[in-house]
Amino acid sequence: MTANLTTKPILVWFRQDLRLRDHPALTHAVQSGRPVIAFYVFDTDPQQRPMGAASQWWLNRSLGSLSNDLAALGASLVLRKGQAGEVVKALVQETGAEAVVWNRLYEPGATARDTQLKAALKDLGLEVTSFNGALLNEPWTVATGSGGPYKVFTPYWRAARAKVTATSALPAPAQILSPDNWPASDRLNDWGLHPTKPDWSKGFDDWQPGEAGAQARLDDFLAGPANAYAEGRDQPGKLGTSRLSPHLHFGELSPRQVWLAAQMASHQGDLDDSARDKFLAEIGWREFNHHLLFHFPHIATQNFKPGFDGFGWLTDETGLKAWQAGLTGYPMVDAGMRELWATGWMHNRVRMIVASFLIKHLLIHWREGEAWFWDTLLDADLANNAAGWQWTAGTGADASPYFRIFNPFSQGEKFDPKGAYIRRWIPELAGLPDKLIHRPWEASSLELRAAGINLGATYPKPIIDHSLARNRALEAYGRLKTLHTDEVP
DNA sequence: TGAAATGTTGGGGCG
DNA sequence: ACGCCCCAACATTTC
Repeated sequence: MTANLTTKPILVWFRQDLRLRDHPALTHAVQSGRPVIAFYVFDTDPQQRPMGAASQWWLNRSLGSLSNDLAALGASLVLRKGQAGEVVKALVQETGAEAVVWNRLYEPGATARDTQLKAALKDLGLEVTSFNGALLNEPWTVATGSGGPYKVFTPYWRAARAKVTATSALPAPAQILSPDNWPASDRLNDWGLHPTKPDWSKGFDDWQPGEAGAQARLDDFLAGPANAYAEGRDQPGKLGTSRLSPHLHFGELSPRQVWLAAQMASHQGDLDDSARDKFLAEIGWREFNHHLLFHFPHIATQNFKPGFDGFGWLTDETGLKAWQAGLTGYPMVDAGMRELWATGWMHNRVRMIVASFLIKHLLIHWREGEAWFWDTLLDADLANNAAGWQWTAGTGADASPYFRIFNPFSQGEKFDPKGAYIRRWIPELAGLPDKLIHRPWEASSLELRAAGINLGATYPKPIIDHSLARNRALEAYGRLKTLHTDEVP
Protein backbone atom coordinates (compact mmCIF):
# COMPACT_ATOMS: atom_id res chain seq x y z
CA MET A 1 0.00 0.00 0.00
CA THR A 2 1.39 3.43 -0.87
CA ALA A 3 0.53 6.82 0.42
CA ASN A 4 -1.19 9.82 -0.88
CA LEU A 5 1.60 12.01 -2.23
CA THR A 6 0.62 14.93 -0.10
CA THR A 7 0.78 13.12 3.24
CA LYS A 8 4.04 13.52 5.07
CA PRO A 9 5.41 10.46 6.86
CA ILE A 10 5.65 9.68 10.54
CA LEU A 11 8.85 8.17 11.93
CA VAL A 12 8.68 5.30 14.41
CA TRP A 13 11.92 4.98 16.33
CA PHE A 14 12.42 1.40 17.53
CA ARG A 15 14.75 1.03 20.51
CA GLN A 16 14.15 -1.55 23.23
CA ASP A 17 10.75 -2.49 21.81
CA LEU A 18 11.54 -4.77 18.89
CA ARG A 19 8.03 -6.07 18.36
CA LEU A 20 4.83 -5.28 16.47
CA ARG A 21 2.31 -6.33 19.10
CA ASP A 22 1.48 -4.12 22.06
CA HIS A 23 3.63 -1.36 20.64
CA PRO A 24 1.95 1.96 21.53
CA ALA A 25 4.18 4.13 19.35
CA LEU A 26 3.67 1.97 16.27
CA THR A 27 -0.07 1.75 16.88
CA HIS A 28 -0.23 5.53 17.20
CA ALA A 29 1.70 5.98 13.97
CA VAL A 30 -0.50 3.59 12.03
CA GLN A 31 -3.66 5.19 13.37
CA SER A 32 -2.42 8.64 12.39
CA GLY A 33 -3.09 7.71 8.78
CA ARG A 34 0.37 8.82 7.73
CA PRO A 35 2.92 6.72 5.88
CA VAL A 36 5.06 4.99 8.47
CA ILE A 37 8.85 4.84 8.42
CA ALA A 38 10.21 2.47 11.03
CA PHE A 39 13.88 2.77 11.91
CA TYR A 40 16.52 1.60 14.35
CA VAL A 41 19.72 3.42 15.22
CA PHE A 42 22.86 1.65 16.34
CA ASP A 43 24.05 4.35 18.69
CA THR A 44 27.71 5.37 18.60
CA ASP A 45 27.26 8.34 20.93
CA PRO A 46 30.26 8.32 23.30
CA GLN A 47 27.92 9.60 26.02
CA GLN A 48 25.98 6.33 25.94
CA ARG A 49 27.25 3.03 27.26
CA PRO A 50 28.16 0.76 24.36
CA MET A 51 26.15 -2.43 24.10
CA GLY A 52 27.97 -5.55 25.28
CA ALA A 53 29.14 -8.23 22.86
CA ALA A 54 26.47 -10.79 23.78
CA SER A 55 23.76 -8.15 23.52
CA GLN A 56 25.00 -7.29 20.04
CA TRP A 57 24.57 -10.91 19.02
CA TRP A 58 20.98 -10.78 20.20
CA LEU A 59 20.34 -7.41 18.60
CA ASN A 60 21.51 -8.72 15.26
CA ARG A 61 19.03 -11.58 15.33
CA SER A 62 16.21 -9.56 16.81
CA LEU A 63 16.52 -6.82 14.20
CA GLY A 64 16.50 -9.47 11.50
CA SER A 65 13.32 -10.87 12.93
CA LEU A 66 11.64 -7.48 13.26
CA SER A 67 12.68 -6.60 9.75
CA ASN A 68 11.06 -9.77 8.42
CA ASP A 69 7.89 -9.16 10.41
CA LEU A 70 7.64 -5.64 9.00
CA ALA A 71 8.32 -6.91 5.50
CA ALA A 72 5.36 -9.26 5.84
CA LEU A 73 3.24 -6.13 6.22
CA GLY A 74 4.91 -4.48 3.25
CA ALA A 75 7.02 -2.21 5.43
CA SER A 76 10.74 -1.88 6.03
CA LEU A 77 13.04 -1.32 8.93
CA VAL A 78 15.53 1.42 8.16
CA LEU A 79 18.88 0.84 9.82
CA ARG A 80 21.28 3.64 10.64
CA LYS A 81 24.45 3.94 12.65
CA GLY A 82 25.64 7.09 14.39
CA GLN A 83 24.91 9.38 17.29
CA ALA A 84 21.26 8.65 17.82
CA GLY A 85 20.00 12.19 18.25
CA GLU A 86 21.80 13.37 15.14
CA VAL A 87 20.61 10.41 13.11
CA VAL A 88 16.99 11.08 14.01
CA LYS A 89 17.31 14.72 12.98
CA ALA A 90 18.93 13.69 9.72
CA LEU A 91 16.12 11.23 8.98
CA VAL A 92 13.55 13.94 9.60
CA GLN A 93 15.34 16.11 7.05
CA GLU A 94 15.64 13.37 4.47
CA THR A 95 12.08 12.15 4.70
CA GLY A 96 10.26 15.40 5.32
CA ALA A 97 8.53 13.68 8.24
CA GLU A 98 6.14 15.80 10.24
CA ALA A 99 5.92 13.54 13.26
CA VAL A 100 8.17 11.25 15.30
CA VAL A 101 7.09 8.69 17.90
CA TRP A 102 8.87 6.29 20.21
CA ASN A 103 8.37 4.27 23.37
CA ARG A 104 10.17 5.67 26.38
CA LEU A 105 13.41 4.47 28.00
CA TYR A 106 14.34 5.10 31.63
CA GLU A 107 18.12 5.01 31.68
CA PRO A 108 19.85 8.26 32.60
CA GLY A 109 21.71 8.73 29.29
CA ALA A 110 18.68 7.84 27.21
CA THR A 111 16.20 10.04 29.08
CA ALA A 112 18.54 13.04 28.82
CA ARG A 113 19.02 12.48 25.10
CA ASP A 114 15.33 11.91 24.43
CA THR A 115 14.29 15.00 26.34
CA GLN A 116 16.70 17.17 24.37
CA LEU A 117 15.76 15.60 21.09
CA LYS A 118 12.05 15.99 21.71
CA ALA A 119 12.50 19.69 22.44
CA ALA A 120 14.68 20.19 19.36
CA LEU A 121 12.22 18.45 17.06
CA LYS A 122 9.29 20.38 18.48
CA ASP A 123 11.19 23.57 17.81
CA LEU A 124 11.34 22.50 14.17
CA GLY A 125 7.56 22.24 14.23
CA LEU A 126 7.29 18.46 14.42
CA GLU A 127 4.77 16.51 16.38
CA VAL A 128 6.70 14.33 18.81
CA THR A 129 5.01 11.84 21.07
CA SER A 130 6.45 9.24 23.39
CA PHE A 131 4.66 6.30 25.00
CA ASN A 132 5.03 3.71 27.69
CA GLY A 133 5.80 0.39 26.10
CA ALA A 134 8.28 -1.06 28.57
CA LEU A 135 6.79 -1.04 32.07
CA LEU A 136 3.59 -1.90 33.87
CA ASN A 137 3.95 1.35 35.79
CA GLU A 138 6.24 4.18 34.85
CA PRO A 139 8.58 5.29 37.65
CA TRP A 140 6.84 8.59 38.41
CA THR A 141 3.41 6.97 38.76
CA VAL A 142 4.27 4.95 41.88
CA ALA A 143 5.03 6.90 45.05
CA THR A 144 5.00 6.36 48.80
CA GLY A 145 2.44 7.99 51.05
CA SER A 146 4.77 10.93 51.52
CA GLY A 147 5.24 11.31 47.80
CA GLY A 148 8.76 9.94 47.31
CA PRO A 149 10.00 6.91 45.41
CA TYR A 150 9.96 3.52 47.09
CA LYS A 151 13.29 2.11 48.22
CA VAL A 152 12.07 -1.26 49.44
CA PHE A 153 10.71 -3.91 47.13
CA THR A 154 7.82 -5.35 49.13
CA PRO A 155 5.86 -2.15 49.72
CA TYR A 156 6.78 -1.00 46.22
CA TRP A 157 5.31 -4.05 44.62
CA ARG A 158 2.25 -4.07 46.84
CA ALA A 159 1.46 -0.56 45.66
CA ALA A 160 2.56 -1.06 42.05
CA ARG A 161 0.70 -4.27 41.34
CA ALA A 162 -2.53 -2.75 42.61
CA LYS A 163 -2.19 -0.02 39.99
CA VAL A 164 -1.97 -2.36 37.03
CA THR A 165 -5.23 -1.98 35.19
CA ALA A 166 -4.38 -3.44 31.78
CA THR A 167 -7.11 -5.66 30.41
CA SER A 168 -5.82 -6.11 26.89
CA ALA A 169 -2.68 -5.65 24.84
CA LEU A 170 -2.56 -3.81 21.54
CA PRO A 171 -2.71 -6.04 18.47
CA ALA A 172 -0.07 -5.88 15.76
CA PRO A 173 -1.10 -3.56 12.93
CA ALA A 174 -3.00 -5.37 10.19
CA GLN A 175 -1.37 -3.15 7.60
CA ILE A 176 1.13 -0.35 7.50
CA LEU A 177 0.98 2.55 5.08
CA SER A 178 4.29 2.94 3.23
CA PRO A 179 5.96 6.15 2.08
CA ASP A 180 6.57 6.84 -1.61
CA ASN A 181 10.28 6.75 -1.03
CA TRP A 182 12.20 4.81 1.58
CA PRO A 183 15.26 6.45 3.04
CA ALA A 184 18.51 4.56 2.56
CA SER A 185 19.25 1.84 5.05
CA ASP A 186 22.44 0.15 6.16
CA ARG A 187 22.57 -3.60 5.65
CA LEU A 188 22.30 -5.43 8.92
CA ASN A 189 25.16 -7.77 8.06
CA ASP A 190 27.45 -4.81 7.48
CA TRP A 191 27.16 -3.85 11.12
CA GLY A 192 29.25 -6.86 12.02
CA LEU A 193 27.24 -7.67 15.13
CA HIS A 194 27.68 -11.40 14.76
CA PRO A 195 31.03 -12.49 16.19
CA THR A 196 33.71 -13.87 13.89
CA LYS A 197 37.27 -14.95 14.52
CA PRO A 198 36.25 -16.64 16.68
CA ASP A 199 32.52 -17.13 16.60
CA TRP A 200 31.89 -17.70 20.30
CA SER A 201 28.14 -17.77 19.88
CA LYS A 202 27.72 -21.47 19.00
CA GLY A 203 26.17 -22.16 22.40
CA PHE A 204 23.49 -19.53 21.88
CA ASP A 205 21.44 -21.67 19.55
CA ASP A 206 18.71 -22.45 22.07
CA TRP A 207 17.66 -18.83 21.92
CA GLN A 208 15.23 -17.58 19.36
CA PRO A 209 15.48 -13.79 19.37
CA GLY A 210 12.51 -11.93 17.99
CA GLU A 211 8.84 -11.56 18.71
CA ALA A 212 7.81 -15.05 17.65
CA GLY A 213 10.48 -16.66 19.82
CA ALA A 214 9.46 -14.50 22.76
CA GLN A 215 5.81 -15.48 22.43
CA ALA A 216 6.70 -19.14 22.10
CA ARG A 217 8.84 -19.05 25.22
CA LEU A 218 6.11 -17.32 27.20
CA ASP A 219 3.51 -19.84 26.08
CA ASP A 220 5.76 -22.82 26.80
CA PHE A 221 6.61 -21.47 30.22
CA LEU A 222 3.02 -20.84 31.26
CA ALA A 223 1.94 -24.24 30.02
CA GLY A 224 4.74 -26.04 31.82
CA PRO A 225 7.37 -24.84 34.34
CA ALA A 226 5.17 -22.01 35.63
CA ASN A 227 3.05 -24.50 37.52
CA ALA A 228 5.99 -25.63 39.63
CA TYR A 229 7.59 -22.20 39.73
CA ALA A 230 7.94 -21.91 43.50
CA GLU A 231 10.35 -24.85 43.68
CA GLY A 232 11.50 -25.15 40.09
CA ARG A 233 12.79 -21.62 39.77
CA ASP A 234 15.52 -22.27 42.32
CA GLN A 235 16.95 -25.38 40.70
CA PRO A 236 19.49 -24.45 38.06
CA GLY A 237 19.71 -28.05 36.84
CA LYS A 238 16.13 -27.82 35.61
CA LEU A 239 14.36 -25.57 33.14
CA GLY A 240 12.23 -24.06 35.89
CA THR A 241 12.41 -20.37 35.03
CA SER A 242 10.82 -18.44 32.19
CA ARG A 243 14.08 -17.39 30.51
CA LEU A 244 12.22 -14.36 29.19
CA SER A 245 14.84 -11.85 30.34
CA PRO A 246 16.52 -11.13 26.99
CA HIS A 247 13.16 -10.99 25.24
CA LEU A 248 11.95 -8.48 27.83
CA HIS A 249 15.12 -6.43 27.66
CA PHE A 250 14.86 -6.01 23.90
CA GLY A 251 11.13 -5.50 24.18
CA GLU A 252 10.14 -8.39 21.97
CA LEU A 253 7.47 -8.86 24.55
CA SER A 254 5.99 -6.25 26.87
CA PRO A 255 5.60 -6.83 30.60
CA ARG A 256 1.93 -6.06 30.05
CA GLN A 257 1.66 -9.03 27.68
CA VAL A 258 3.37 -11.21 30.27
CA TRP A 259 1.08 -9.94 33.01
CA LEU A 260 -2.04 -10.54 30.93
CA ALA A 261 -0.96 -13.98 29.78
CA ALA A 262 -0.26 -15.06 33.35
CA GLN A 263 -3.63 -13.72 34.52
CA MET A 264 -5.32 -15.50 31.65
CA ALA A 265 -3.63 -18.79 32.47
CA SER A 266 -4.74 -18.60 36.09
CA HIS A 267 -8.31 -17.61 35.17
CA GLN A 268 -8.51 -20.60 32.91
CA GLY A 269 -7.35 -22.79 35.75
CA ASP A 270 -4.07 -23.65 34.02
CA LEU A 271 -1.95 -21.88 36.62
CA ASP A 272 -2.09 -21.84 40.38
CA ASP A 273 -2.58 -18.35 41.83
CA SER A 274 0.42 -18.53 44.12
CA ALA A 275 2.71 -19.72 41.32
CA ARG A 276 1.39 -16.90 39.16
CA ASP A 277 2.08 -14.34 41.86
CA LYS A 278 5.59 -15.63 42.50
CA PHE A 279 6.35 -15.37 38.81
CA LEU A 280 4.80 -11.91 38.48
CA ALA A 281 6.86 -10.76 41.46
CA GLU A 282 9.91 -11.32 39.26
CA ILE A 283 8.36 -8.97 36.72
CA GLY A 284 7.90 -6.77 39.78
CA TRP A 285 11.64 -6.79 40.46
CA ARG A 286 12.23 -5.62 36.91
CA GLU A 287 9.74 -2.80 37.48
CA PHE A 288 11.33 -1.93 40.83
CA ASN A 289 14.82 -1.83 39.34
CA HIS A 290 13.69 0.56 36.62
CA HIS A 291 11.92 2.63 39.25
CA LEU A 292 15.15 2.84 41.23
CA LEU A 293 17.33 3.68 38.25
CA PHE A 294 14.98 6.44 37.16
CA HIS A 295 14.79 8.06 40.59
CA PHE A 296 18.42 7.41 41.53
CA PRO A 297 20.30 7.47 38.23
CA HIS A 298 23.69 7.35 39.95
CA ILE A 299 23.11 3.70 40.94
CA ALA A 300 24.31 2.66 37.49
CA THR A 301 27.86 3.43 38.56
CA GLN A 302 27.86 4.58 42.20
CA ASN A 303 26.85 2.97 45.47
CA PHE A 304 23.24 3.65 46.33
CA LYS A 305 24.43 3.85 49.94
CA PRO A 306 27.34 6.30 49.97
CA GLY A 307 28.44 4.87 53.31
CA PHE A 308 30.13 2.14 51.29
CA ASP A 309 32.28 4.53 49.26
CA GLY A 310 35.21 4.04 51.61
CA PHE A 311 35.06 0.26 51.52
CA GLY A 312 38.46 -1.27 50.86
CA TRP A 313 37.75 -3.32 47.77
CA LEU A 314 40.72 -5.33 46.63
CA THR A 315 42.46 -5.22 43.30
CA ASP A 316 42.84 -8.89 42.45
CA GLU A 317 43.38 -9.43 38.75
CA THR A 318 44.11 -13.13 39.25
CA GLY A 319 40.95 -13.69 41.26
CA LEU A 320 38.85 -11.75 38.78
CA LYS A 321 40.22 -13.78 35.87
CA ALA A 322 39.59 -17.06 37.67
CA TRP A 323 36.03 -15.98 38.39
CA GLN A 324 35.43 -14.93 34.80
CA ALA A 325 36.83 -18.16 33.44
CA GLY A 326 34.95 -20.42 35.83
CA LEU A 327 38.13 -21.64 37.50
CA THR A 328 37.66 -20.71 41.16
CA GLY A 329 37.60 -24.30 42.37
CA TYR A 330 34.05 -23.91 43.67
CA PRO A 331 31.87 -26.01 41.35
CA MET A 332 28.70 -23.97 41.77
CA VAL A 333 30.49 -20.72 40.98
CA ASP A 334 32.39 -22.19 38.06
CA ALA A 335 29.34 -23.88 36.57
CA GLY A 336 27.49 -20.57 36.61
CA MET A 337 30.31 -18.64 34.99
CA ARG A 338 30.68 -21.31 32.32
CA GLU A 339 26.96 -21.38 31.65
CA LEU A 340 27.13 -17.61 31.18
CA TRP A 341 30.04 -17.82 28.78
CA ALA A 342 28.55 -20.65 26.77
CA THR A 343 24.91 -19.59 26.56
CA GLY A 344 24.87 -15.85 27.29
CA TRP A 345 22.62 -16.44 30.27
CA MET A 346 22.83 -17.65 33.83
CA HIS A 347 20.19 -19.03 36.15
CA ASN A 348 19.08 -16.42 38.67
CA ARG A 349 19.90 -18.49 41.75
CA VAL A 350 23.42 -18.95 40.42
CA ARG A 351 23.77 -15.26 39.61
CA MET A 352 23.36 -14.56 43.31
CA ILE A 353 25.94 -17.18 44.21
CA VAL A 354 28.61 -16.03 41.76
CA ALA A 355 27.99 -12.39 42.65
CA SER A 356 28.29 -13.09 46.35
CA PHE A 357 31.52 -14.97 45.67
CA LEU A 358 33.13 -12.17 43.68
CA ILE A 359 32.13 -9.48 46.14
CA LYS A 360 32.38 -11.20 49.48
CA HIS A 361 34.88 -14.02 49.01
CA LEU A 362 37.21 -12.09 46.73
CA LEU A 363 36.31 -8.59 47.98
CA ILE A 364 36.28 -7.32 44.41
CA HIS A 365 34.12 -4.28 43.63
CA TRP A 366 30.63 -5.06 42.34
CA ARG A 367 31.36 -2.86 39.34
CA GLU A 368 33.81 -5.45 38.00
CA GLY A 369 31.11 -8.08 38.10
CA GLU A 370 28.57 -5.71 36.65
CA ALA A 371 30.90 -4.94 33.73
CA TRP A 372 31.50 -8.64 33.01
CA PHE A 373 27.79 -9.38 33.06
CA TRP A 374 27.18 -6.36 30.85
CA ASP A 375 29.47 -7.78 28.20
CA THR A 376 28.47 -11.44 28.42
CA LEU A 377 24.76 -11.50 29.24
CA LEU A 378 22.24 -11.59 26.43
CA ASP A 379 19.77 -9.96 28.80
CA ALA A 380 22.19 -7.24 29.97
CA ASP A 381 19.97 -4.45 31.20
CA LEU A 382 21.31 -1.35 32.91
CA ALA A 383 18.62 -1.19 35.59
CA ASN A 384 18.47 -4.90 36.40
CA ASN A 385 22.21 -5.39 36.25
CA ALA A 386 23.22 -2.47 38.46
CA ALA A 387 20.42 -3.03 40.96
CA GLY A 388 21.11 -6.75 41.11
CA TRP A 389 24.81 -6.29 41.80
CA GLN A 390 24.19 -3.62 44.40
CA TRP A 391 21.63 -5.85 46.06
CA THR A 392 24.24 -8.55 46.49
CA ALA A 393 26.98 -6.14 47.54
CA GLY A 394 24.77 -4.66 50.22
CA THR A 395 25.38 -1.21 48.75
CA GLY A 396 21.96 -0.97 47.13
CA ALA A 397 18.42 -0.08 48.09
CA ASP A 398 16.67 -2.85 50.01
CA ALA A 399 19.97 -4.68 49.79
CA SER A 400 21.12 -7.98 51.11
CA PRO A 401 22.62 -7.40 54.59
CA TYR A 402 26.40 -7.40 54.76
CA PHE A 403 26.57 -10.62 56.73
CA ARG A 404 24.63 -12.61 54.16
CA ILE A 405 27.44 -14.51 52.53
CA PHE A 406 26.47 -17.42 50.34
CA ASN A 407 28.29 -20.66 50.94
CA PRO A 408 28.83 -21.91 47.39
CA PHE A 409 28.87 -25.60 48.27
CA SER A 410 25.92 -25.60 50.65
CA GLN A 411 23.94 -23.55 48.11
CA GLY A 412 24.90 -26.17 45.56
CA GLU A 413 23.82 -29.03 47.76
CA LYS A 414 20.56 -27.31 48.54
CA PHE A 415 19.54 -26.32 45.03
CA ASP A 416 21.37 -28.86 42.90
CA PRO A 417 21.32 -31.92 45.17
CA LYS A 418 21.95 -34.39 42.34
CA GLY A 419 24.71 -32.30 40.82
CA ALA A 420 22.94 -32.15 37.47
CA TYR A 421 23.94 -28.54 36.93
CA ILE A 422 27.57 -29.21 37.85
CA ARG A 423 27.85 -32.25 35.61
CA ARG A 424 26.44 -30.30 32.72
CA TRP A 425 28.85 -27.38 32.94
CA ILE A 426 31.88 -28.99 34.56
CA PRO A 427 32.14 -32.36 32.85
CA GLU A 428 35.57 -32.96 34.38
CA LEU A 429 33.81 -33.39 37.74
CA ALA A 430 31.01 -35.59 36.45
CA GLY A 431 32.46 -38.78 37.87
CA LEU A 432 32.25 -37.64 41.50
CA PRO A 433 29.41 -38.98 43.65
CA ASP A 434 26.59 -36.55 44.45
CA LYS A 435 27.77 -35.95 47.99
CA LEU A 436 31.20 -34.78 46.85
CA ILE A 437 30.43 -33.00 43.62
CA HIS A 438 29.98 -29.60 45.27
CA ARG A 439 33.15 -29.99 47.37
CA PRO A 440 35.75 -31.96 45.41
CA TRP A 441 38.53 -30.83 47.77
CA GLU A 442 37.05 -33.14 50.40
CA ALA A 443 37.30 -36.20 48.19
CA SER A 444 39.98 -38.73 49.08
CA SER A 445 42.75 -39.39 46.60
CA LEU A 446 41.08 -42.71 45.90
CA GLU A 447 37.74 -41.06 45.13
CA LEU A 448 39.43 -38.45 42.96
CA ARG A 449 41.30 -41.08 41.00
CA ALA A 450 38.12 -43.09 40.52
CA ALA A 451 36.48 -39.98 39.06
CA GLY A 452 39.46 -39.26 36.82
CA ILE A 453 40.25 -36.00 38.58
CA ASN A 454 43.66 -34.59 39.34
CA LEU A 455 42.79 -31.75 41.66
CA GLY A 456 44.93 -28.74 40.87
CA ALA A 457 45.43 -29.94 37.29
CA THR A 458 42.19 -31.11 35.67
CA TYR A 459 40.13 -28.94 38.00
CA PRO A 460 41.46 -26.24 40.34
CA LYS A 461 41.67 -26.37 44.09
CA PRO A 462 39.62 -23.57 45.71
CA ILE A 463 41.40 -20.27 45.06
CA ILE A 464 40.46 -19.19 48.56
CA ASP A 465 39.33 -21.09 51.63
CA HIS A 466 35.64 -20.55 52.29
CA SER A 467 35.77 -20.06 56.02
CA LEU A 468 38.78 -17.76 55.77
CA ALA A 469 37.06 -15.71 53.07
CA ARG A 470 33.88 -15.48 55.07
CA ASN A 471 35.65 -14.20 58.16
CA ARG A 472 37.68 -11.75 56.11
CA ALA A 473 34.50 -10.34 54.55
CA LEU A 474 32.73 -10.05 57.89
CA GLU A 475 35.72 -8.24 59.29
CA ALA A 476 35.94 -5.87 56.33
CA TYR A 477 32.23 -5.06 56.40
CA GLY A 478 32.35 -4.77 60.18
CA ARG A 479 35.16 -2.25 59.98
CA LEU A 480 33.10 -0.17 57.59
CA LYS A 481 30.17 -0.24 59.97
CA THR A 482 32.36 1.02 62.81
CA LEU A 483 33.83 3.70 60.59
CA HIS A 484 30.38 4.70 59.54
CA THR A 485 28.83 4.86 62.98
CA ASP A 486 31.82 6.83 64.23
CA GLU A 487 30.92 9.53 61.77
CA VAL A 488 27.49 9.86 63.28
CA PRO A 489 27.42 12.01 66.43
C1' DT B 1 16.53 -14.59 48.09
C1' DG B 2 22.10 -17.12 54.37
C1' DA B 3 25.46 -19.36 57.35
C1' DA B 4 27.45 -20.54 61.47
C1' DA B 5 27.59 -20.46 66.35
C1' DT B 6 25.20 -21.17 70.36
C1' DG B 7 21.34 -22.75 73.15
C1' DT B 8 17.61 -26.11 74.22
C1' DT B 9 15.29 -30.36 74.27
C1' DG B 10 14.42 -35.10 74.46
C1' DG B 11 15.31 -39.93 73.36
C1' DG B 12 18.31 -43.67 74.17
C1' DG B 13 22.41 -46.06 75.98
C1' DC B 14 24.42 -47.27 80.03
C1' DG B 15 26.05 -48.01 84.74
C1' DA C 1 13.99 -47.21 88.25
C1' DC C 2 17.06 -43.59 88.04
C1' DG C 3 20.55 -40.22 86.86
C1' DC C 4 23.96 -39.13 83.80
C1' DC C 5 25.90 -38.41 79.41
C1' DC C 6 25.81 -38.11 74.51
C1' DC C 7 24.15 -36.21 70.59
C1' DA C 8 20.85 -35.46 67.00
C1' DA C 9 17.30 -32.36 66.01
C1' DC C 10 15.47 -28.21 66.32
C1' DA C 11 15.36 -23.21 67.83
C1' DT C 12 17.60 -18.91 68.64
C1' DT C 13 21.14 -15.67 68.20
C1' DT C 14 24.84 -13.54 65.92
C1' DC C 15 27.44 -12.09 62.13
